[in-house]
Amino acid sequence: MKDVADLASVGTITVSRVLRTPEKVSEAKRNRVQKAIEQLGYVPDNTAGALSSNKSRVFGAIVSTVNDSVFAQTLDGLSSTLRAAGYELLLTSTNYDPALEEDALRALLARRPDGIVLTSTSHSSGVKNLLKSVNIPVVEIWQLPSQPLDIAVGFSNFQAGYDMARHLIGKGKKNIAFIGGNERGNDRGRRRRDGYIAALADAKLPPIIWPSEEQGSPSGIELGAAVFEGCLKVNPAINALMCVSDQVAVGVICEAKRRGVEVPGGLSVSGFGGFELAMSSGFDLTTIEIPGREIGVASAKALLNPEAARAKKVIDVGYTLVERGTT
Amino acid sequence: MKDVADLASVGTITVSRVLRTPEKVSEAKRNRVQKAIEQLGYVPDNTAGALSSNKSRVFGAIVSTVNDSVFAQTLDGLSSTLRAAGYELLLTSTNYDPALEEDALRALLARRPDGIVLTSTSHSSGVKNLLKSVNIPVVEIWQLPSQPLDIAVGFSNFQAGYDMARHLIGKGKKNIAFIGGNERGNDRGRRRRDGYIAALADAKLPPIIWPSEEQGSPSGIELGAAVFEGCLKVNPAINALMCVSDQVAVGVICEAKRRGVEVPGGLSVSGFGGFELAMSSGFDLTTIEIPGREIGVASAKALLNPEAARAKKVIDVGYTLVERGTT
DNA sequence: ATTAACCTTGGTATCGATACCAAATCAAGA
DNA sequence: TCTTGATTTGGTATCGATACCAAGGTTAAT
Repeated sequence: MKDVADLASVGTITVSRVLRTPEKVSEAKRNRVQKAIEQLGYVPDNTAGALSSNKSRVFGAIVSTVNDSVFAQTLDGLSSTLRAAGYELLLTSTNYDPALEEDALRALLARRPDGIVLTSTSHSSGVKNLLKSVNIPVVEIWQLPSQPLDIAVGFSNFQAGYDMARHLIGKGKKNIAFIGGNERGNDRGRRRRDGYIAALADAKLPPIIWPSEEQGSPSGIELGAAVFEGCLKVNPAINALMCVSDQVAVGVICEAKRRGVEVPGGLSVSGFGGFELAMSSGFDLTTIEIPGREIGVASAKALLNPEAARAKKVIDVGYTLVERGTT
Repeated sequence: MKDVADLASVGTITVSRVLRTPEKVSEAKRNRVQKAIEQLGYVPDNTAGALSSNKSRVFGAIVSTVNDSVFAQTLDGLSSTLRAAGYELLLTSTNYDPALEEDALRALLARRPDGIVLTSTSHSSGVKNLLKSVNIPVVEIWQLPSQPLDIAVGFSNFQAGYDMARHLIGKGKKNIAFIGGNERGNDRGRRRRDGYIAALADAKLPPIIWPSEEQGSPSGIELGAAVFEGCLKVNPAINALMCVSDQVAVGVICEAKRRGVEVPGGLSVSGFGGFELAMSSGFDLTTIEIPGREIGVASAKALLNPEAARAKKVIDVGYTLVERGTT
C-alpha cells in the first residue's frame, strides 16, 4: 500500500480510502491512486485490515452437511449474496456430529468472523458460552427454535410435518408410517416426525415410526429401499409412507416399482425437501418444498444488517405442500 | 494473549508456543498456560497471527457450484481433511460463470490464503497472472488439464467419455446420442462429449449431439425429460442415450417409463457421476462413478504438502464404469 | 476582508500475534 | 569445578492495514 501511495504521491490513508470510501476522495487523486493500483497489481491485505479495524469481512458457517441438494442451495444463496456485498464465507461441516460443533466454532472464531451461521439449533453449553462472549450476529437456519440464540431464519419443521400428515389423512389413509429422521444430530427430521405424531394424535390414529431410535439404519435412498423388508413386512396394513426426505421417498418408489406395488394405489408416498428429482419431470412426488436458496439469501441479509433482523428475531420463510402424483 | 501470559507468569511468546509447538515448552509452564487459557476463555486471534507469520492457515476454493451431489462430496472431503490439520476453507462459487472467476479470486487473495483450489481448468489471462504473482499452491480439480497451472487432481473426462461410448458400442448399439454438456463454462461436460465423439469416430459411427451448442436448453432432469420431444422425435432410430450426468439420465428414465419405452430394451441409457440415486436401490443406472470425496481428500493433501504433490504434478484418481441395468 | 463551517488530506499510534535474536538455564562430559 | 552444547525463555521489531486526531484548503456568509 505504501508503494501505491508513493507512486500516486499521496498518503497511505488516501489509498485506503479509495478502496473503502471512494466518494470521500477527490476525483483527481482517486484516479491517480486507481491507476497506481492497476500498474502495481496491488491486492490489498485483508488480514491486516481485519486486525486494525476489527472487521474481517468474513462470515463463518457451520453446517451439518454440504451433501444435500436443497441444503446446497442455501449455501449457494448465502455465499452469492455475501460476496456481492464484499464478504466471504468460511465453511465448516460437522457431518451431523454435534460433538464437533464446539471445536469447529472455536476454529472459526479464531478467524474473527463478523458473524456466524449455524444449521443446528441444539447446542452444547460450551457453544452457547462461546457465542455469548463474542459480540457478533449469530443466525440459526433451517429450523425455527423457540428460543433463538440471536436470529433465526427458516420454517417450522413441526408444522410442515403436521400439514403433510393431515394431507395424507385427508386422502383417507388410516395406516400412515413415518420413515427415517432418527439420526442423532438431525433435529430437523425429528421435528417433522413430532409434527406427524401430533397430527395422528389429533386424528386419533396410531403413529408408526420406522426405524426406531435404537436401530442403526442406512440413510437416504437405501433406507427407502429397506422399508419393504423392514417395515411393511411387519405391518402389511400400512398404506401410506411419510418420508423424512425426498431421498428416502425416492428409494421407496424405486423399490415399489420393482415389486409391482402401485403408487399411490397400493401405497401413498410423500417426501420432504423439494429436491430437483421430486418434480413432475422426475418422480412426480408429493412433497414439502422448502425455499432453500431463499433461506440462504435471508440469512445473508440478516448477517449484513443484524439490527433490522434482530427486530424480528425469527424470520419464517415458509414452505409449500406440493401435491403431485404419489398421494 | 498478554493477559494469559501475565496470569501464567510467562512471556507472551511462550503462550504462542504452547498453542503452536507445545512440545517445545516445559511441561510445568505448558500446564500453567493451558490453565490460564481455559480460565480466561482465551480464543487466539488468527488474523494477527496471519499478519505476522504470513500464514493464514486458510485455503480458498472457487467452485462452479456447490449444488451437485458428487461435487458436494469433494467439498466435504476437502474441508474435513483441512480442518483435521487445523486449516479452514474459504468457499466461493461462480455459478458456472467464468467472468466471475477473476473477481472471486481477487477477493480470495485479499484474505491471503495459503493455497487455492479451482474447479475450472480454463482461466482468463488475468486469473493466470494473479495466480502466478502469488506464491502459493494452486490445485485444479475434477479435470486433468494437459498443462496444469501448478497441481491437478482429478481424472480424464475425455477417457471416461470414450470408455462409456465404447461400452454402449460393445452392447451392439449403432445409434448413440450424447445428451447435454454444452453449458458455457462447463469444460468437464465438454471433455466427456469429446471422448464420446472420438469413440464413435473410431467405430466409424456418426455422432449425434443434442442439444446443439446454440440452442438454449434446460438442464438436469428437465433436459432428460425433454429428450423425447426434442431429440428422439427428430431421429427415432436412436437406441442409446449417453447422458452428460446422472441427473439427465434420471430425467430420461422417468420420462421413458411414462411413455412406456423399455429400458434398456428399446433404449439404453447411461449416466455420469455416480450420484446416490444411480445405484442399484435407486435407478440401477449404468454410470461412471467418480470418487468425489477422494478428489477432495487428495487435493487437501496436495495443499498441505505441495512439494510432494508438485513432484507428481497430476494426480489421477481414476473412475469406474459401473454396468447396471439400464444398458 | 474576515470568520466559520466543511471538506480533504496526512502523520502517528495501534490492532494481536509471530520472527528473530539474545540471554538464561540445564545436562553431560572433561 | 568448569566448559560446551542443547534446551528453554523472553524482549523487541515487525507484519499491513485502519482509527484517531490535527492541519491545511475551500467555500459561503457576514
